[in-house]
Amino acid sequence: MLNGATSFMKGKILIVEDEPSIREMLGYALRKKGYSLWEAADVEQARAILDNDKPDLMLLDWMLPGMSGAAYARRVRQNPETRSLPIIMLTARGLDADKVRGLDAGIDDYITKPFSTEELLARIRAVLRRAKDHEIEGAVTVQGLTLDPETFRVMANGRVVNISPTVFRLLHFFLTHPERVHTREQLLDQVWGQNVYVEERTVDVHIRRLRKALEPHGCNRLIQTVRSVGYRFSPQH
Amino acid sequence: MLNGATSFMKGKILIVEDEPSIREMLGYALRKKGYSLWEAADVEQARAILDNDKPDLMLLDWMLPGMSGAAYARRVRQNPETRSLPIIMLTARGLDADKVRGLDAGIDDYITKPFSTEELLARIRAVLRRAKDHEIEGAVTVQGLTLDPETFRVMANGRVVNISPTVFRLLHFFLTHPERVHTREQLLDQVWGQNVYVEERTVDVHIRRLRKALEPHGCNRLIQTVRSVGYRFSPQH
DNA sequence: GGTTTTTGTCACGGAACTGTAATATAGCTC
DNA sequence: GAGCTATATTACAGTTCCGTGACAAAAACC
Repeated sequence: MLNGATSFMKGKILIVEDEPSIREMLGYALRKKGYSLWEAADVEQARAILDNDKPDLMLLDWMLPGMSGAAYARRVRQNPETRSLPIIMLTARGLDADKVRGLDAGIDDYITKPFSTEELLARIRAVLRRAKDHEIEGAVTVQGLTLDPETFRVMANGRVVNISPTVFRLLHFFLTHPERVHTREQLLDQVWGQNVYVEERTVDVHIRRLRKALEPHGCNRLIQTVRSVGYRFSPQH
Repeated sequence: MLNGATSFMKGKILIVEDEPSIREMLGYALRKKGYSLWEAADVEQARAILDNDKPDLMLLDWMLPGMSGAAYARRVRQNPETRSLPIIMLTARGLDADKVRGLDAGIDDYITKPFSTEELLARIRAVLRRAKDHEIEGAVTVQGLTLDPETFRVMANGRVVNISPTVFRLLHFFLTHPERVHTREQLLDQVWGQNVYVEERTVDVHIRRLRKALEPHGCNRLIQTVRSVGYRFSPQH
């Protein structure tokens, strides 16, 4: 269904590029612009990420060790799960004939290296804007607790709950992944983002902040501690 | 004002393309889908048509004899009469540097030749849908705050509120899209226009101006800040 | 042509948020 | 209950984010 993006972030972008320096450069520029990033050095890693996550856009290098980017694009298109994931291909110069085949594989746009950051950003905006028209994202409600990504509001039994951005994302993740224990590491990956280095104990503190915010409304026991494992969100006891 | 479409037709599309075969092909496909068409082979003809008619969308070839499509797009944007006419640019491959300038000219979308009819239709639908949001309609009233696009006036509890054009458009957008959070980027897109390069923080300043204008009438808390995301217009809280 | 209004940008200060460390409490094993 | 481990809670400093006033350029007005 590919609706990873919530309205509180510009979007999740997956970069598949074997050259670390390019990954790093793009990562820096895009993060600065408010996108959250996933990085993969090859098709294997990209696949692993796509199994667990649904980015809003994939930047795919044409040349990759192992399976080529074009071939992978085709494969992504064939999988119903990822069929509608927009793809921007990063190509080198002088690939005109092959380029066409790449485009036929269903990619949404391509950009030729070397490119300016501005140009890439412009295309990312264009592609995301087009993709956005298909996306619908509704509010989630569990046990009188409602979180609406569109209005960026949390309501408990009709009353507004005020929480900070990070706590909001945390609660959103819990609401959309209930009844399952998440380790601190998993929460950091999912809520904070990949390659963001934060102490695991920090999760505890944000859990605390979330509970505190929910406490006045009697919803705080929805967040449960699973000792020596992590945390779980569960409506029942 | 550009609202030529009547309810029994999908919309009027102006094609500006010097190659007759492409014009013909597009004309056939689009007419079949229920659009009505105007065709122009160059900028001269396009201008003549725009003088007498207001299409809902323009398909503009990048390469045209005489004035280029990109230059013409800019001109169309400058003219108040045609400022809000949506433009989809038809580009050829390998126009990397220039493409960006085309995007900057304020076009709504672009498509690279050769393209499938399906793809073009999808983008036409998307652009028309977005354009519809901008269409000026009757007066809007929320919580004693009335905005009338016809007279370009804002009233709060019966008293006139004086605001500048940009602030007016901002308030109009808020009134017609309440509750939902809008990022600064989205506001720039919707209120200032697409691909208009203005600092995001400029939105803050105009929010400030709007609030200041509403303050004497007690309506300023309708504009809410959502930290690290953007702004929201909401009657409650 | 001069005046007024509008508009985009900047800079400063304050408020809110965040990560970490320090300390307190709870849970488990023996 | 002692001792150990894991989590809860608090405090705080660094950072990010936003509100605000000022200002110059541009546009609109007369």
